[in-house]
Amino acid sequence: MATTWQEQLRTAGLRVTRPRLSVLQVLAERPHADVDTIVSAARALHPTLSPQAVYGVLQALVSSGLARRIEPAGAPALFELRVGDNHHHLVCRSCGAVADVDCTVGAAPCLTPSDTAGFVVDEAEVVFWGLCRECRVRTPGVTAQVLQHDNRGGVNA
Amino acid sequence: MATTWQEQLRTAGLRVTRPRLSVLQVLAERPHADVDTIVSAARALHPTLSPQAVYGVLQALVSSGLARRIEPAGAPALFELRVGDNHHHLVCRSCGAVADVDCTVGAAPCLTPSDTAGFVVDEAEVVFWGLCRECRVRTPGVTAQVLQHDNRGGVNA
DNA sequence: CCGTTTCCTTGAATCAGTCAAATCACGGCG
DNA sequence: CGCCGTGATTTGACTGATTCAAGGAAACGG
Repeated sequence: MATTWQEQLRTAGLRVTRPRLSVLQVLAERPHADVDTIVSAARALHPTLSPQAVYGVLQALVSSGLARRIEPAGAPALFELRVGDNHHHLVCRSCGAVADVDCTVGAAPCLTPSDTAGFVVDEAEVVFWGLCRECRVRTPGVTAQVLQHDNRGGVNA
Repeated sequence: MATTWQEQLRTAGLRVTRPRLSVLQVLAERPHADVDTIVSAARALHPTLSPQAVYGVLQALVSSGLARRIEPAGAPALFELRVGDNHHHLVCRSCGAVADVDCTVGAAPCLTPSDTAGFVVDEAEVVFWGLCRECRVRTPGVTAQVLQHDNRGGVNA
């Protein structure tokens, strides 16, 4: 990372504070962390940090483009520092683990819908649902069960 | 609709009750309704209907495959009766309006990620974010503002 | 080093959704 | 046609994630 967190914050017009640096550090170590995780981990760096402070910091980071908020259905929000590089996410239905997926295709046909119903689209968000390797190994029979509760059928496309 | 709601419920192994028929009716008239909307509208058909009953009904419908639950980030869950036909959604950042998008492409390259990080993927969910026609007309300057708060950049693909 | 502005803390409130116990009614059986 | 058992609904309380508001503290320009 050529630029430091300090520089990034200043460039974004934000003051450099201990809570913000702590949160940034945590997010750098753990991409896709939820608020709870961030609070716990950041307290190692700043023991008096309050959850509300973390919410405030995250909102500031997201608003200024330093962080991105993702909200998998049925789970608390997650935050990541990878921004502006067009990537999507794999989410495990069983444990909630999240992995990044680079979008290899420049102009994906499915992502520029023919009929936009009068909408002006500025972003296409893709979430891949499945089971991570650990969960598949741990509970081999889970697939059918899990699928039953969510949308059935194969991969939508 | 060749089959009646009664038949669909019985086929799914569910009892035919007034709350369920009311909710189905409402969903048929208003695709993409949230729980609040469903409760209000369904009370016209069944005045003593409780919110918890609606939650129960919706859970039963989703579990049995008669309805689908969608959860746009930052909004309460929405429900629809279109199931099993691989379609996605357009969501208005301003008013939350939702429209269906048929997925015209059979095998979309972006939807079978090359590197699945060990995940077994069973569904690809796509959400197109933008502004609906009404919101664009109503508040022509909103686009920039709105985008500032969410992920910036052009259409991810 | 001081003042202004922004940020963090503390405490309370909101909202969506869930849990649990008791009542009610669908629909099979006699 | 009416009874019974299972499953559904009602009522009420509760959790968990997130937000709001007021006062105090800290950043940073001068």
